[in-house]
Amino acid sequence: MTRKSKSEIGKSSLSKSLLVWYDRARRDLPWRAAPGERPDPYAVWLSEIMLQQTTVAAVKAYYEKFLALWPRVDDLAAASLEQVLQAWAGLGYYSRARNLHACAQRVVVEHGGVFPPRESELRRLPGVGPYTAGAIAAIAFDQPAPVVDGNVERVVARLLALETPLPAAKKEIFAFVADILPHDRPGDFAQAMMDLGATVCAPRAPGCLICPLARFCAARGGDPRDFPKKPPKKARPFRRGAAFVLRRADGAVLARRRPERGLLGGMTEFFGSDWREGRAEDWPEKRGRERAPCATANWRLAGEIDHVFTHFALRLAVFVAAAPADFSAPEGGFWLAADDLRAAAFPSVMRKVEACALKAWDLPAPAKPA
DNA sequence: TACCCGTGGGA
DNA sequence: TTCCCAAGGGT
Repeated sequence: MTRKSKSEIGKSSLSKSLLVWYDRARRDLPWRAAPGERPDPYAVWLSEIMLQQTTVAAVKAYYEKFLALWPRVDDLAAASLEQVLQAWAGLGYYSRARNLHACAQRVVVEHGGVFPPRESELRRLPGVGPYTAGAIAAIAFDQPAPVVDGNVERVVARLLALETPLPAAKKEIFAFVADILPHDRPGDFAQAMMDLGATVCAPRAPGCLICPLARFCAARGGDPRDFPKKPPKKARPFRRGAAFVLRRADGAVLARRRPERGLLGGMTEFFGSDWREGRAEDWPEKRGRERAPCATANWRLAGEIDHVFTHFALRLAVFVAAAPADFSAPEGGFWLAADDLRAAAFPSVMRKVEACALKAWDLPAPAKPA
């Protein structure tokens, strides 16, 4: 029998304590297989993409919708990008949807519709970075891959009382996880670390009294909330703009599609001015009516909407008008029929514009999309 | 490395 | 109200 060093015993004990806790306290999630069962790699991949920088609560409904619309990766690959963007609308970070679609097609064409089990191959797929590749390899294929997300970063930073701030500390965190990884249950270990971070080792209110790793934790001597160390955040700039909702007598509204790349890439929007930096008090009248898609319409101000993006805040003046009878959609524009409004690929900011316009016309707000 | 890229909920 | 941030990836 080989002799183990003290630190090896400690690490083994840590992993065991974590898995014992997980077997008792694991979260029941729609994409999670029953204990002892291997989940569908497609389902794991789909959930992991959706969960990137997104809360479990926000993902659940979208996950169920996607799985109902496209039960297998072949189905998703056969769908149009437009359909996928429509289904993704409201979830944010739309490059994920474009990469999701491209990835499904790659899996079908280059891998025969079967997800590759190796982390190195998963990593080459669009939208699959270091975290997601490890997560799929570990959870769907039980490969001993280190899985480091925001939860794990926080848990490990506290366990080690890491003074190195993120993101510089990532290498050290990754090495630690790789070191304590139990090779018999790598999938459960990855999910256990994330569950612990989400439910016990929480950012603001860590539950140290019920934590299965408390006796291993270096941050317990002080305030665990001091970890991980993070760089100061930058101020969020403010931008101003105008949006124009032109409505035909039959209820159709004028819309256009945003460029494939960049902010809200590929999504549907109303016509509008550019969004320029300015003060909240500045009235965008000069960039308002004169930028309208139809000069002869009788535009009136319906109100303003506020929206916050990752790196700037936006206030849009919403102008509405009835389309003149002789007006046809300008280059790049199209009429969105009233019956198609609910399923359109409007991002949340455009849903706010729509709601503002409907209210101005005294029309009922649309029901929540299915 | 630093920046871009959404959204909604909780404290 | 304001701030924080949640299973990150691409460039």
